[in-house]
Amino acid sequence: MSTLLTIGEAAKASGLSAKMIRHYEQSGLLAKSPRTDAGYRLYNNQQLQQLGFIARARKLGFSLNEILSLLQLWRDPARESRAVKRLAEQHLADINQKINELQQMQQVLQQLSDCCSGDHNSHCAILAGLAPQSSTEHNS
Amino acid sequence: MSTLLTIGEAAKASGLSAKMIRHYEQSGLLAKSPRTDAGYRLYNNQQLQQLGFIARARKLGFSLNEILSLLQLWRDPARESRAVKRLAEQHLADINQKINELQQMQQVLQQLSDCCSGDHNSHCAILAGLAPQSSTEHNS
DNA sequence: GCTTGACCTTACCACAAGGGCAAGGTCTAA
DNA sequence: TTAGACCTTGCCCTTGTGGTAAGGTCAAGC
Repeated sequence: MSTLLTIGEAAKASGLSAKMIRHYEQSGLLAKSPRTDAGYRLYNNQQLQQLGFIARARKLGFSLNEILSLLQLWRDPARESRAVKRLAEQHLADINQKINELQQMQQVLQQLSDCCSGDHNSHCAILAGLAPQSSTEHNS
Repeated sequence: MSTLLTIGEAAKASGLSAKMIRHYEQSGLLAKSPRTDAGYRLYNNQQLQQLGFIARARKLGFSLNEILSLLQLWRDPARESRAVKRLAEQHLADINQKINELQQMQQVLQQLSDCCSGDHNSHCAILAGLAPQSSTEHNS
């Protein structure tokens, strides 16, 4: 029933790298794989699903720590969706904060860039904006 | 004329930490400070300006490498504002890309979160969205 | 003069989330 | 049998900081 894949095949199937899969195993996200006699890791369908879960959660920006919690909730039949939602909303808040910070940077930087002639002249509004009290050239 | 500050005072004045200042010096962003006989670093007005420059550039998200380039341009009287603008626009593009990625995450995650009841029930739209082909409970 | 506390010094370890490389074992196909 | 593709572990690299240890220094108070 459940086909067994080596780590490279599992990586291709999940969109992760073999290195990442080993890293997740070592970090405790994944249970240790069964091995062949030669020591090769083998992955069955269930573990592939977990890899897919991790890959999708990473794409949503969850940290490995958060994913550990998500996986534990996922595996727990007695979970309450409240706990999952709390995690997701915390992460959403983090994302929104980062977006805001980036937008602040973007706004200031765009403004400076717009004021910079961008030619052969040495005067530059961007440098002037980074330098305090117009001490770009001479500080006596 | 130029007051000399110890690293702790320079840190307070610039909003950086003493640790960061040493790190910037070691990374080649800042010239090595003059020292007292006891080996304490001393900062004059000009160096304080450079610290301020770095602090502002960090707030705009420039990497230390980019700041190195910006500082070199700043110090170079023969610079062309074109070069500065190129750097800034590249950084702006990076910022905009990050914003887009975060907004993608935000959108998907918000959607999942909206569909999650967030109560005592174990069914959770977020987990269902992370798990593939609805194999949350049973995989036969 | 001595102690105390706040400061400074260097040097090393840690984080996240991997990438890269080396040295070696294994498997498959020709 | 051998080549090539795969696997194994282990260690160092990244970025930008924080922490901590072990020690030197300085100013103030007693």
